[in-house]
Amino acid sequence: MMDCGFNDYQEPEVPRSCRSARGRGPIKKRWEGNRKHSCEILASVAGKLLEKSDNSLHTDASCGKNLHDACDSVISKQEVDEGQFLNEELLELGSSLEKAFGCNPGFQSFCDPDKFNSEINPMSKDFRWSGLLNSNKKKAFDDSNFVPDVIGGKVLGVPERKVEAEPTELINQSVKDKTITVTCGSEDLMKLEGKQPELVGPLCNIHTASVRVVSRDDDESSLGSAYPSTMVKALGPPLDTGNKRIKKISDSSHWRVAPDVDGNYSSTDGKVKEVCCEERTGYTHENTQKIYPFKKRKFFNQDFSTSNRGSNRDGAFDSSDKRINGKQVTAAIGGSSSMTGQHVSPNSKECNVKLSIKSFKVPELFIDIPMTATVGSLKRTVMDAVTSILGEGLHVGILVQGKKVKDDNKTLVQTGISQYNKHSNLGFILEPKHSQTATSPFTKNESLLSRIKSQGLTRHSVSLGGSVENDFNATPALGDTLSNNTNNESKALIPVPRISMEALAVVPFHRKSGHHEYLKRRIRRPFSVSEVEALVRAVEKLGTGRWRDVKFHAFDNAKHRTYVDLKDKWKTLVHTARISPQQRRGEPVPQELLDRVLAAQAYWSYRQPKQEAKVTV
DNA sequence: CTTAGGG
DNA sequence: CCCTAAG
Repeated sequence: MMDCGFNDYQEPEVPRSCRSARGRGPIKKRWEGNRKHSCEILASVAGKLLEKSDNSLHTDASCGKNLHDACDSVISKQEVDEGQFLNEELLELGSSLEKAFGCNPGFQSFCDPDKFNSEINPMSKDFRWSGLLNSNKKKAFDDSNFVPDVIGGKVLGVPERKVEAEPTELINQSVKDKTITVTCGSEDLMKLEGKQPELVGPLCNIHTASVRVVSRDDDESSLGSAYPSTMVKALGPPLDTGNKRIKKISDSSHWRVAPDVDGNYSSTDGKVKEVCCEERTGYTHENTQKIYPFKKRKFFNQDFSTSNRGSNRDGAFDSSDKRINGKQVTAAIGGSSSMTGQHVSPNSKECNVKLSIKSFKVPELFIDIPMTATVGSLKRTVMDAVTSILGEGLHVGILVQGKKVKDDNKTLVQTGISQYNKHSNLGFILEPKHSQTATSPFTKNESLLSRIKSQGLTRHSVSLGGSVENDFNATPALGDTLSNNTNNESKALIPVPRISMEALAVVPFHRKSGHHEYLKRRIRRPFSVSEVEALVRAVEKLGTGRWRDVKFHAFDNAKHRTYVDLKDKWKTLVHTARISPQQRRGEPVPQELLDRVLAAQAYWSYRQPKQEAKVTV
């Protein structure tokens, strides 16, 4: 037939050194060990040929079909007769190849353990292609689990698969969920394939279980629809996906960005399975999408409980954590928003904070789509994904230095948003409405900025006179910040379009320094003297073991002061009171207060802080 | 969820 | 402030 790449192929001489190995146990064993992979190789090569026949050679359809069937047969055989020789099937495949391409690639070698070892088994010392293995890869391979993650011919990296004696040099493979990508690491093999790297893509598709799915709602022209999904297994069980990758979405009704709140991977799994493996009985995805690379960021689950924040973080970073909250992640927007200008005057309610939200970022949106899908379908897929998640309605979350601002009543000044500094990390995130514990009134159509704007920027420090116990929300720190930056006031607020799909620029989510930007601690808010006073007073009254009560009594309106904070503050106060004034830092606390602290501390440590004793100093 | 303490 | 073991 036509040039299929095999015409140039010369069956190499079997090195004598290998022949001499005939009969040796180890080799046989090795062959067995690599048999499966040999099939993968074979299937891969055949797949490439197949692809080529379809795209380049326009081979007679029946030939392609036969070839495919042969491949399938091999694969099937492999599955059922684990450990058995596949001579028959392999030979048949070779025969089919010959029929299809007019040349026999010499797959017979696969059928002979010795031959295999000497000629094909990449692990063989005299593997004929061994010279092509670069040392790095070899080493990596020797390390047992180097599996380049390849997408579209581009190595994405990450060793993850642990397969014994797997000649990954020959074929780099990676399985993403059901999507398996294959490419060649060997020049020879490439040569074998006619040096058409592009072949890799379609080939992958052959091994992609999700093919069928794609063809369902995707372009019919997609190569995916051309092949059944029966070769999935050819490349072994799906790999755990331990790295960032595009996850399957092919069917909008099945796509998901991440597991459910309760992390129900299994359900996802089930669905995928259902979709992907309809034609394949007995094929299970044990490891399918068990592990997602992305970690749950703390802020994702942190602010959804309105009151408690100190301790709800169980399992936050367990990679196997199943509670990754996809719904929340969904529309999270990185707050790279830059402040184009700010001008806030402590005493003026006219002063506004000017913000420019350059773009919303959607971090960790996982999409899994066959390589053969069209760009258009990818776009649609992403759109569907985002739409379905955000369609319910959105909330806007505000992150200041990585911390979500819970208190909607807090002013920008109080929150720190008004303070300009290049390192200020103000971010806005969009989150699905339904996933919120709903404290925020933001709605989809509400302009974020207008909201901000409408809120007085300077709710004044409440005079702490007698009502100390009440508003500690009002915090100091007005003075140091807001004074300059007046050059931009002419610049109107950049109108933020309705939070909508259009507003979502799907761009890579940059975590500033490495990762976990959102793990950052809360904004530091030094206790003011007034607060200290209130705290002291409350402790004097209630004792040192009832921080919750203290909170209610004296800081009920200071949402950002938790009882843990108060307890901590008391701790530091006691410490502060005990050290020399020279060693103290921060806003000086009146010695009088410190004395009271010590007194109260002494008192309550002596007397069990349970009773309601009214101890006034 | 609260406390109590170490970090 | 954070993190957690305990209760």
